[in-house]
Amino acid sequence: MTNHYCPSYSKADGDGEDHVKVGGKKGDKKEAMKKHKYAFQTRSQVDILDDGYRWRKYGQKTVKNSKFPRSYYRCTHKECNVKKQVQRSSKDDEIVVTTYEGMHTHPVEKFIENFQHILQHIQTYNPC
DNA sequence: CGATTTTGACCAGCGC
DNA sequence: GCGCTGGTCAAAATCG
Repeated sequence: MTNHYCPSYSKADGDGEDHVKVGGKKGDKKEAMKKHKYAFQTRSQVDILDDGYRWRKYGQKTVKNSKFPRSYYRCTHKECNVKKQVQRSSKDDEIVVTTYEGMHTHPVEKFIENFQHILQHIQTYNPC
């Protein structure tokens, strides 16, 4: 499944992004703070939905209104600043809400994935 | 050995 | 002005 989220998107490469650094340590990381967020509500027992990209978990926080923690994932690529967060429904532990932020700037490795099959049962919310 | 995961701690913004 | 929450990073530990 390639990317066809928002046609208004131009670039996602960190080239002018400035985000205040936290921690007071090395401030060399550039974060692409765009307003492109896409929420995918999927019905699955596992929150590990591999859409074809590789994700590295960088944090886990508990969310109010939910007794389940939210997992923060990030693309393991070098120039790819795509972020993804997975949260489970408080009422239905089978409902997993995956929120994607940013756009991938690299080819997909697992081009052959049954994600398309899952898309048939996914509700896509596009605020665009 | 490399890559990845986990927990804790820190800061900024906002509210009151 | 102070307190609180949310969000992110760091280091260490773990797995293949």
